[in-house]
Amino acid sequence: MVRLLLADDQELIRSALAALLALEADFEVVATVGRGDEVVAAARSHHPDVALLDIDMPGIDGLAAAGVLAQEVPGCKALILTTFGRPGYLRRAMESGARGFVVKDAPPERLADAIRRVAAGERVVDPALAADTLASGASPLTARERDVLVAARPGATVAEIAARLFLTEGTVRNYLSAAIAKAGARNRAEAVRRADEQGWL
Amino acid sequence: MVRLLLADDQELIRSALAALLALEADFEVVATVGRGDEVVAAARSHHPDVALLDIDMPGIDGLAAAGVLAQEVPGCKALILTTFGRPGYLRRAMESGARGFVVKDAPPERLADAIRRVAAGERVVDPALAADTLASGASPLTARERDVLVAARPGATVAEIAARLFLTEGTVRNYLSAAIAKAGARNRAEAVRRADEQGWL
DNA sequence: ACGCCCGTCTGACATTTGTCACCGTCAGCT
DNA sequence: AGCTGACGGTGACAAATGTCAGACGGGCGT
Repeated sequence: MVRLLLADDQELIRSALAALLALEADFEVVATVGRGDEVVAAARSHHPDVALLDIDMPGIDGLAAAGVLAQEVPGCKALILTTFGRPGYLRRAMESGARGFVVKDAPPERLADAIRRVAAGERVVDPALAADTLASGASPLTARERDVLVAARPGATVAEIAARLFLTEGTVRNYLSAAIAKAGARNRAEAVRRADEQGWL
Repeated sequence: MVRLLLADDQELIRSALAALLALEADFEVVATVGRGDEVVAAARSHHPDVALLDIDMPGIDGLAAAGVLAQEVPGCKALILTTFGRPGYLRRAMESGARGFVVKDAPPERLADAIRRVAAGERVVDPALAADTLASGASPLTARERDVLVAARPGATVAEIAARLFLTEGTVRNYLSAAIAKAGARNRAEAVRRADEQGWL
């Protein structure tokens, strides 16, 4: 019997996944949470074998939760379950100690299979996504370039970014320029989009 | 017994929702599809009472599918089920003939309740979202302004937008300027984000 | 200890973008 | 007929954005 923890911010999806997984005779959902920062506490009290973590969650995201989980509750293996199969996400997931990575448009048997493998100690990733990730390499952005892109994301002006990061406008422009070049884009908006799609932010 | 059609592009979510709804004794899932342009055909062959439609789908989106469904298969009532409760989405949903609107972070009982009400001929919307929608009013953008914003979305330059829409650069700048003003933004990127959040695009 | 690369930071310069005033056409409304 | 508003366009100007050369300091190899 595999004991499961479900973490997803959308209550309907959480319940629906619980219903789906309950159809498998060897699965038991022992806890469900809607925030990343509730994962560890729930894992401590209910002793799940596998934690199914969505990435998009309030509090801390699923990738960060996987990292904390690996440190604090090593008996519980993290399996990332997400909408977007972005190379950077998979990379960060594996680096932070997750044991598997499944995208939400996979067929349900694949999820069940992944859970059983992870519970048995294996690591599980979509081969196609793994290939993409290896091919695309790690993020080429420096820490500062990443900061500036993140701050630019909502459509902020250079002055606003500079104020938020305590930098000169000239410096901000320079980082943006570097980030634009590295993303292969021709302006700020495209750079933000590209970096986001790669999971670099 | 309420006969249901499920349309969502993510297979795992589709299966999970089917499992969840199957728990209710008076529901029967008679068909599931992963593309908007398969909805009508499935509705014709399986005669569902209610069609649960996600908005984000390949082919045509759920809102357009609801419109076609209302025309072609009037016996099947459309219920929009989506991640984002954007005012413009709700407005378009109701205008295109959908009978209900539920967001994906609602509790599962609310979905079941909504389905039963829609099946019974009622209209169902989240009161808070309905208030937002009425307060925000319809989109202030003209058709052309909307086109230009959509073309600008991926981070295109003025020249690229002009080429795609067969317009002069000056004209594109004029429309962008007007759209920026109407969105209450201070640059293109922010205008795109704002308009997107409102469901104007 | 020495150069060397890399990341951080900055100001100067060219280009792009956003704003404004204005012209003409067309369709719908009164 | 006259008015209004959407559409397409031009030209000019100010402001924001993107590019470049370069300064400074920390780590790394030899």
